[in-house]
Formats: sequence, C-alpha cells, structure tokens
Amino acid sequence: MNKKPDRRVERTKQALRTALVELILEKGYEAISVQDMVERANIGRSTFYMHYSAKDAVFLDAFRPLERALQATLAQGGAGRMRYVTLLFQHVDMDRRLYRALAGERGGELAVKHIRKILFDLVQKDFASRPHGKPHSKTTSNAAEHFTVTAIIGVLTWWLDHNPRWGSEEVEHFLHKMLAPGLDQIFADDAKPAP
Amino acid sequence: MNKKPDRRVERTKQALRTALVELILEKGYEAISVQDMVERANIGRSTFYMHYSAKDAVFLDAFRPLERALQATLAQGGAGRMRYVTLLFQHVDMDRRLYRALAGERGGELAVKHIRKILFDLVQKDFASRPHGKPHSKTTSNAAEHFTVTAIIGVLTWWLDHNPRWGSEEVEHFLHKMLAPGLDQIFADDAKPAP
DNA sequence: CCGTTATTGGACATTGTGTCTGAATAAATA
DNA sequence: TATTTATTCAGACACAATGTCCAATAACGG
Repeated sequence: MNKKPDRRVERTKQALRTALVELILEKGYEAISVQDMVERANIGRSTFYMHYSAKDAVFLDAFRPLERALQATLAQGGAGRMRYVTLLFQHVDMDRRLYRALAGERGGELAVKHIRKILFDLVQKDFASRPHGKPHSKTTSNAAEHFTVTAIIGVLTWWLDHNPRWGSEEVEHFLHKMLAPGLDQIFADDAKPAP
Repeated sequence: MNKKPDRRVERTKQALRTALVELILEKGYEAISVQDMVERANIGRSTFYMHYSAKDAVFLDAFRPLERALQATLAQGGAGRMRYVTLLFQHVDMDRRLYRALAGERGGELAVKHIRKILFDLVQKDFASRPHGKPHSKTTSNAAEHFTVTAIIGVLTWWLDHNPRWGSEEVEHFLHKMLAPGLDQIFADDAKPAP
C-alpha cells in the first residue's frame, strides 16, 4: 500500500527532528529558524523544503507518533472516572525527555494544544457519563471542563519542567484529590444555592 | 520630576497601542509585524524605533497600566482566603475588550505570563498563611500552587474568549466551589494515606 | 515668532523565506 | 555489477522584514 521510503529521506527527516528537539531544549521553539535547523542537521536548505513547508511541520512530524500512542493509550481506558489522568501521566513518563522538549515550557504551544484537545474530549465524555445528574447549566459544565483540562495540563507541564521527586502515581493521586471533591460538589448540586 | 511629554510622542505611542490591539483582535499577536503596526497606525517606520525596540515593547506599554491597576486592586485584598479571585475577575470585567485582546486566545503569552506571576505570588502567600498546618511536603504545596494558578487562569481566558452569561460573581463562586474542598483536603492531611 | 524636538521617507546592510535550477551522488532494481 | 531512478546539494533569485542612519520637514513649547 505505502511505497517503501527511501533511506535518504528517512535520514534527512530524522536528522531534522533530532536537530529540532536539540534546538528547542537549547533556545526554545519560538527562537528557532529554518536556517538553524538545516545547519544543525547538516542538510541543504533546499532539501528542507522538499519535505517540509515550515518548522511547524517538522514539529508535528516529531510529535505525531507520541500523539498516536497517547490517543491509543487513553482510548483503552474508556471514559471512566478520570482513568485518563493515570494513563496520561504513565504515558508521558515513558518519553520524558521528548515530552519535555515538545510540551514543556520551551516547546511552544503546538503540542500542548493537541494534548489539550485530546484531554478535552475525554473530560467531556467523562462528565457526560456522570451518574447523578447534570450540573445546573451548560455553562457550569463548560466551565468545569475548562477548569479540569487546564489544571491537569498545568500540573503536567510543571511536572515536566520542574522534575519533582514524584512518580506518575503520586501526581495522579494528587490530581485526583484536588479535582474529585470539587467536581462531586458541582455535579451533586441540582438546586441553585440561595444567596 | 518627569519631563513634560511632547504631544507628538503621546500621539505616536497611542496610535501604535491602538493599532496593536486592533491587529491582535484581527489576526492574533504572533502574526503581527512591526510593518503591520506602523502601517495601521500611519507612522513612519523609523519613528517606531525612536520609541520602541520591538512589538513586545508596545504590548507591555499597553499592558502596563492594567497590570499596575491589577496589582493595586489585588494588594488591597491582602492574602486572605482567595479574595484575590473575586478582585481579579471584577477588575478584568471593567476592561473586557482590552483584556480579551491582551490576555485572550489571540493575545499571545506575554500578558498571561505577567498575570500568572502576580497570581502566583498571591496564591503562595495565601497558602503560606493557612491556619491548620503545612501540606505533607514542599512538593505538594508547589503542585497545589501550580494547580490553582493554572486553573484560575484557564477559567479566566475561557471567560474572556467564550463570553458566557456569567458575571464576575458567578465565575468567582464557581471557582471557589471547585478549588476550596480540594485544597482543604490537601492542607488537612498531615499523615500520608496508607496504600 | 523662534529655537528645539519629533517625524518623515529614503538609503543601506543584514537576515530569513520560499522557489528553482542543473549537476553530483546515493539508492533501488534488474 | 550496470542501469535507472530519486534525492541531495550549492548556488541564484525575488521578496519581505529588521534595525540603523541621515537630511529635510513639520510640529511643538515657550
């Protein structure tokens, strides 16, 4: 089905991905130019444009395998009860260096946006399948979704960048403790509290 | 003390700030060049460099008054019990359009970084002055700080960009409901829970 | 009104982008 | 191995934006 890829193409792309990751960790994603990448990778500039249209394309190419793996990992957890939090941190822990480059402070916003979207879908499904009842309004559940997603991602990037002495289990335990009671309260309320 | 500012200078700077805000709302901060700004503002390009070194400088110049007002507003609330959340949303609500441009989705990361820093300091003070006791470890309180700050900012930008039918009181009420029980649990624990 | 100061448009060197050559060279295939 | 095919490369090109400088002009404050 797929044509066999030429070795040279693979080497070129691989060199560019590696160069990109190195440069991100050195000077941050925003500061990198196509020039920088081809020089670091020892690739002719015209060759670059044979394969990619801009640095974003290289970034996505480097991130895609991780994203697919993450999708697959998270999907197997179903929509149940924040299990995706456990799986997310376990998965990220397996490629710390790469994730730190792509989704850490210096990694720009691209990867974080993708992860955010994936998480958002799962959180939405989770909330929709809650047993008790709806939160009082669409607005409330919307706010809760954004709250949850940004909080998880905030802790994730903190974890990546600050290297605390925490394994994925501790982070997950912490997040559960912080999130669960607030969410339970939101979802338990059907009557609006009087002033 | 300060020399009287020349009218021309004021007009030039004002034109550039206005142009920047307009352009942010139109095409997003990242996509704006110095060219774009001087054309929109009807300013000679060499004049731009008389006053600013780059677009970031214009951005900060536009954001500084808001930042100062925010600092002042939040300072009056002391470190007490998340009162800063109330004050933050009240204050932002008074300059919605401007805040939406500077700190919304299209506004880049600059303003958000500043607000994050301000918030972070307040949250730290708040947590440090908690009555009961310390959370089990420095790591836990650090995680809780990041959790709280990113969650608040996530809800803030959501509120700015999605224009829900919520006043600042409702947002504040929601945030309190989501954050308080989790934090209480963290700060109440002194013994680590056995597996 | 007059001296001071800001603005202006243009010139200039520099850097990066994106496209396109033709020639060299490495890989796939027979 | 020999031949065909595809990739790489250096260099040239037009273009856009940056940042600095200058001399002429316009606007300001007193």
